[in-house]
Parts: sequence; structure tokens; C-alpha cells
Amino acid sequence: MSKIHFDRLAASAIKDTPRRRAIISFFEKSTGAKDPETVWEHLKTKFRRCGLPGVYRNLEQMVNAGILVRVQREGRKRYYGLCPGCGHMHHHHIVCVKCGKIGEMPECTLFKGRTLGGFKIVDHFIQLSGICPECGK
Amino acid sequence: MSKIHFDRLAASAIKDTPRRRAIISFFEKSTGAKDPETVWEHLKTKFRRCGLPGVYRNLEQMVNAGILVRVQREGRKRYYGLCPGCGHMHHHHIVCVKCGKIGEMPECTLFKGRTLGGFKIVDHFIQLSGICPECGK
DNA sequence: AAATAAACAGAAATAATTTCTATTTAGGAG
DNA sequence: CTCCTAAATAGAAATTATTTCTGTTTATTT
Ligand SMILES: [Mn+2]
Ligand SMILES: [Mn+2]
Ligand SMILES: [Zn+2]
Ligand SMILES: [Zn+2]
Repeated sequence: MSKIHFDRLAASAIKDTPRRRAIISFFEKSTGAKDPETVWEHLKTKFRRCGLPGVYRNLEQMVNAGILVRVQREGRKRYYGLCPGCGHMHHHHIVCVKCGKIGEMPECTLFKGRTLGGFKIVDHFIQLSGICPECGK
Repeated sequence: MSKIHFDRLAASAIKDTPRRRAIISFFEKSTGAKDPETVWEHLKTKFRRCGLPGVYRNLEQMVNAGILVRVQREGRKRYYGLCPGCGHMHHHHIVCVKCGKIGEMPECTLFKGRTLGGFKIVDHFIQLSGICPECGK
């Protein structure tokens, strides 16, 4: 219910449009990560004219703006969800394997400036999956 | 030059075929991770008849057999390379951003049995990128 | 209100991967 | 060694996610 994502949208370099607000609202009202087509299905009920390419564009831009996260799951499809730590620095995410809810791994200094088998580590990507508190009950 | 990958092929559930041997040889002779089409281009010079779907199938099966690794890079294409730790347990890889060479993160107990923000961690995927010893010179 | 730049729709194209069917090949039994 | 069966394969076609393109609309600045 917090407005951090709307605030972030307003503060970002991309424009604050009805579509982008609707995308945030959709993610807030539903649980878990969604593929672009699912987001589109919803937007079509809100806007008379609405194209899938626009949804792709917006999702990517909102990731760059730090509002959304892109999560990697099985298969060759992308999924997006609200970034819980919206606006913070570099961090990683954990996705619930049951409901798709997204959690967060706030600080990560695991690989900072380290070397591994002679390789100097320059970047790292971590994708955790797990069971969220609700699904674990 | 070690035969671990051929040995592993012989020991695995999948058959030891000329094509699979040729795939291993190709990776041994060249440096770094390759996409399926690149592997195919090479195989076509070795076998008169050779189809891309077969290459896809073999690459995946050889990953399951622990001979190859699938690496995630930018874009929506897959890449494969020889698994240096071929036959060992669960482990992660580091890819050189310059030449694509694959290195290894042998033991990983970072997330074993842990909890993160209420999520019980059940699986994790780590993809590191870096600069290999040769490219670092 | 006019100008400028960003957002957008809709159609079409692209590119990677998968599916399908018929044919070939490898490894085991006799 | 020869036959048998299951696995492997080719080649064509289909699928699917994503991207590109062009013309129009919308938001923001002046
Ligand atoms: Mn990190
Ligand atoms: Mn691990
Ligand atoms: Zn859950
Ligand atoms: Zn290198």
C-alpha cells in the first residue's frame, strides 16, 4: 500500500503516464511476477487502445528506473514484478516458487573485488528461489 | 587435453555418438562459450548431413549429463561451454567477459538451509562474469 | 497556444527455439 | 556376424517471444 513505486516513477527520468501508473497498480493488487502478456491482458481492460509492444517497452524502462525487477524463471519467457527495495542500490531478489512473490537480498558484498580461480570478478547475478512466509505456513 | 569429458560421455546414460564427440572436441579446441548456431556451423563441416534441432537436443542432453554448462549472457540467446568440473556436484561458473572462457566456483554453501526476509531458500543460481587470467595480462 | 520530445498502437518482421514425421544409426541379444 | 529395438537424427514446418517500424497521440516546455 506504500506509494514508493509511484514516488519513484514521479522522480525518475521517464514520464509519469496513466499506463505506467496502471502497471504499478496491477502489480500492487496482484501477487507475484508476471509475464508481459499477462500485464497486457490486464491493461487492455483499462485502456481502449493498448498494444503489446508498448507493454514491453514500459516494463523494461520501469526496470531501468528501479521500479520493477526482471526475474529469471524456467523457460524462455521474461517475468517482471515490483521491486520491493525500489530505489536502493544494487541488490538481488528471491522469488517464491509457489506464488511468485518477490523478496529481497539487500546488501551483497559476496563477490566485491574478489578473484576466483584466477578470474577477476567484474559482475555477478544471483537469482534465489524459495518459499515465502505465506506459502510456508 | 584431458579426457574427462569423453569419459563422462561414455559413463552417462546418453549414447556415445560421433556427433557428441565432435561437440566435445570442438569446445576443447576453441575457447569460450558458444551459441547453438556456432556449434552447428562447425558440425556441418564434419558431417555431410547435420540439422540444427539435433544440435539443440544434444547440447541440452550434454548439460544434463554434466558435460556442458549453459551460460546466461545478455540477449535472448543461449550459450554453452565445457564444464570444467565435469562430473562434480552442484557448482557455479564464471564467464570471461572478453573471451568467454569458463571458470568455476567449486563449493557453494552460501545459501544452504538459510532464510532470507522470511523466505526459505530452496534453490539458487549464480552467474559470475569476470576477466580470465589470459585476458587480464 | 505552439513547439518539442516522449509515448504509443498496430502491423509486420525477426530470431531463437521447438515440434513433428520419417529415416538412420548404435548397442545388445542371439 | 546378423537381427532387433530404442535412441538419435534430418529437414521442414510451426511456434513463440520479442523487436522494429511508421504514423499518430499525448505530455511537457516555452
Ligand atoms: Mn550482489
Ligand atoms: Mn551454489
Ligand atoms: Zn509464496
Ligand atoms: Zn578471457
